[in-house]
Amino acid sequence: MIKIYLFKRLIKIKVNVTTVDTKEQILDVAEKLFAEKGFAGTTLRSVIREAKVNIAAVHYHFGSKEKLFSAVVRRVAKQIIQAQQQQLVNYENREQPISLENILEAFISPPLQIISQMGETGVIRAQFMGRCRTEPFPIQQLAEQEFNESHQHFLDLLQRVLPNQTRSELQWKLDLAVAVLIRVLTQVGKPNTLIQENSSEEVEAAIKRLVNLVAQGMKT
Amino acid sequence: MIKIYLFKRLIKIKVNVTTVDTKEQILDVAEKLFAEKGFAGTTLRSVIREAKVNIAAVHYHFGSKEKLFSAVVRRVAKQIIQAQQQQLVNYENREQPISLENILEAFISPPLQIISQMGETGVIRAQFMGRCRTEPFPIQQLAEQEFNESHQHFLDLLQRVLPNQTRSELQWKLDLAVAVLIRVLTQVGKPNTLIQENSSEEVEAAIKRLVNLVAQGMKT
DNA sequence: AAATAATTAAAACACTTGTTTGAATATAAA
DNA sequence: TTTATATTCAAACAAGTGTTTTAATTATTT
Repeated sequence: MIKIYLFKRLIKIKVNVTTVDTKEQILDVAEKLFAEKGFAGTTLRSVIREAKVNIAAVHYHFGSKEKLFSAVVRRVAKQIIQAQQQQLVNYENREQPISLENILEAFISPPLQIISQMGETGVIRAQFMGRCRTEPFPIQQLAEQEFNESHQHFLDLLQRVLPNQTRSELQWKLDLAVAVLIRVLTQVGKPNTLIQENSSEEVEAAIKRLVNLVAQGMKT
Repeated sequence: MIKIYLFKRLIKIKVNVTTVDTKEQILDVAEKLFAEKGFAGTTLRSVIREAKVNIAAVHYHFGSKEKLFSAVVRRVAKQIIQAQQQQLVNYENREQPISLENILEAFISPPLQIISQMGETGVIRAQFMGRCRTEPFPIQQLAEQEFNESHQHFLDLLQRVLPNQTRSELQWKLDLAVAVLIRVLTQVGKPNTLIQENSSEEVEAAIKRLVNLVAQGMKT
């Protein structure tokens, strides 16, 4: 909030809503630090130091450290799931029926595309998603339930194109696919990994490879 | 240490060497808690409480929390790598040349077999290995370097049977294979996963499936 | 049996943790 | 402008952190 006073508080110009700024600032820094250090390894004081807000702001806006984590997860999940559903809609609006590869691409490409679209923030987001999956109980659960509904939807679609496989079989196969996806995400930018530089070409190539790789594994 | 005194300390019978017991006790409990809660989420006081030893014993025997973690990693790595090398030797002592599937089985089966061989301890060990891979820096590094030599050895072997692929390509493929393996390990016993009950039949079946799955991915 | 070394124990150290409080300040509504 | 609400702030709270110290105990060697 920036204010300009003329002749003793005559004019007030609201440039930014302070509240939203504080909340978003906390969310941004929390996402980065949770991604880097994990939930237990991140201290609220390191968050507020980097976000340049008061320590009480965290509890005022979110309630607790755990609820702050949940809030970060929700923001990330919303973005990913929305993009995944959009892709599915695109496929369903065509003539030909949706294929296994189509489903997997709708599942895999959004989190990967975020990386090239959001730049450095995207890499952080990718790492945060990886962390979510490997956090000890009960933190991991907070993340899982946020993705669960969309997850079940994808399982339903897979079931339709692979009717000979049991639900349980599809479940652990999708779970392993996620493990691969997450690993790719968390390794972005490191040497000798699938995505070594953050360019859209390399991301698109990686999507193609991953979709084919996972599709092959799913069929077997 | 149990002692029996007759006529005022005439006889002393040493039943167990206390030192080794304390050290192993700490290592066992530490492995379990690190596996469950991660490095940052595990407190030394929770370790010594469950191990029923004094807090100073940790620093006396290991030096620090980080060195305790390293000691656990070393114990696990030693067991896994030794079993992997043994399998490789078995294959190399035959007439026919070693195949891609042979290499992958030597790599994949030891950590999985530990589960059915060691029972509940094996499951803990599997989860600990999973944790190692996902720990934030610099903890993850402690684990990585312990497996690095063996890892490079396997890469050399893979290079020989897949000469058309670059080292970098093989590297990220093996890395993704490890991601899958680790996921299977950490999910052991949970519903709708590859290994739902801790039996040798199911483990052997899982090894076959995983070897084929990974081999397919490697060739592509 | 005495002397030396290894191990265990209780207590304290200095510091960090998430969370709460109550007053001060800023914003919005009347 | 006054009143009511929302937000920020500094300070404190109680509990927990890894680590160190020093003394007591136990084991080994001479």
